[in-house]
Amino acid sequence: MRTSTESTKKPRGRPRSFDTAEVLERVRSVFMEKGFAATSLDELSEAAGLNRPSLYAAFGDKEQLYIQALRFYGTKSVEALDTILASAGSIEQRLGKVYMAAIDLYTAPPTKLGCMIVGTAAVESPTHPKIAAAAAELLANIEKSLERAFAASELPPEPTPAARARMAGAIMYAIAIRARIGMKAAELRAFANSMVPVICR
Amino acid sequence: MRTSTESTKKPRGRPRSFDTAEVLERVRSVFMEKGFAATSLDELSEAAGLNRPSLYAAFGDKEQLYIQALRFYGTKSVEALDTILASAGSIEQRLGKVYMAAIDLYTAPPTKLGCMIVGTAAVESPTHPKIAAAAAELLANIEKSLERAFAASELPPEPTPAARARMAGAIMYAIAIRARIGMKAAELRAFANSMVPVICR
DNA sequence: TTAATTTTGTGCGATGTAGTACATAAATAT
DNA sequence: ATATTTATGTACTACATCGCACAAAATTAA
Repeated sequence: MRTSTESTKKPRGRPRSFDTAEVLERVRSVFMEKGFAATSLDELSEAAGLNRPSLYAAFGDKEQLYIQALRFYGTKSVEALDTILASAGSIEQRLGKVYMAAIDLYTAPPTKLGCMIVGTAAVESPTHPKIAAAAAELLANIEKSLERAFAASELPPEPTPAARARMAGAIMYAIAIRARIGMKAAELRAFANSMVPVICR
Repeated sequence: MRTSTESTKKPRGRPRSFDTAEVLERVRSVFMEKGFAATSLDELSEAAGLNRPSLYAAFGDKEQLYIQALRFYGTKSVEALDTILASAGSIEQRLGKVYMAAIDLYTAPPTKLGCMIVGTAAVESPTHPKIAAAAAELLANIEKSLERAFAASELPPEPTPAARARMAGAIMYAIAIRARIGMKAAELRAFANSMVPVICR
């Protein structure tokens, strides 16, 4: 019997010397600091520990590589979001935990880089439609996750879960922007805490 | 009698063939579409109608030119904001007008470019501290303008005008991000309209 | 009219960058 | 063992870009 599970297949030629997830993680880190346009393939190659031809063979050109790193980041973010929203506590408490986790991430030393989607994908959107599409899809997934949580909560039906999700998302994006521009974590936390009861009214 | 008004002084050498404000406006347009890093001096030079040496002589290097265009844009934006907030009507009505005007600007054809600060300055902030400082200052001015309007309104003292201003600013930044990523103007307007009463509660 | 001053425009050199060709290495299939 | 397949690494080409040098042009001062 022949199953199509990939993990048991032994590929034919020379095995890869790198782990895809780790490369995407390192690449993401460079893209997040400098943005898509300002990052050179030499920098990516050095950070990944692969040389350029290997990067090309494995991930395609710079735009494709960026989109894969973006999706990698976005998918992990939505998973983390789902996890926190599925934990115990009131919806206010869980939304507060989401914001605190996001702020920790956005303001992590040494440099406060905010969120990859808001902070780097948005710039390229007018000139790179594929990046715009990926970014829009990821933001939609984030808001769907929030919407599920609001729908499952005991909050009044108005505003609708979708409206609350848009609002909660907007606050998150604003936090990401302000973090990248340099606002202190304490200020961001105060702002987020003040917004939670407004969203969950 | 010798006044120090600049407008009457006749400069010594060959007169400039361009208007500073117009050059900054054209340069801003290119920067807004492509972002700081992806814009070349050749493109700026062509858009401005000046050649590179003239650009350098008048505005300095690319970063200085960008910051001047950013300040030009930011100052005009705050003025426009003040004008709308000083018009007649309730604070709800005026804030609604602010958002509608912003959305018109952010989604103007042919390409929806959002806001220059949120859409292009934020990316460069980690690598260009001067851009970060200028962006932070401009966002602070926007929120000060909003805060003045809330302070002068008849709204309840809680939340404070400063808190309302942070909230109103956050919604504006989220709109700018979503516009640049491609959200339709109608959806943005619906979102903004739903947020006005929440901010002005 | 001549000198001084500032802007303009052509063009150049040094550097960075993207993408690829080609030879080598490491694994599996037969 | 030998062939086949896939990955790696060096090196190269073509091109874009930045920043500036230098001469020509346009204006005011004397």
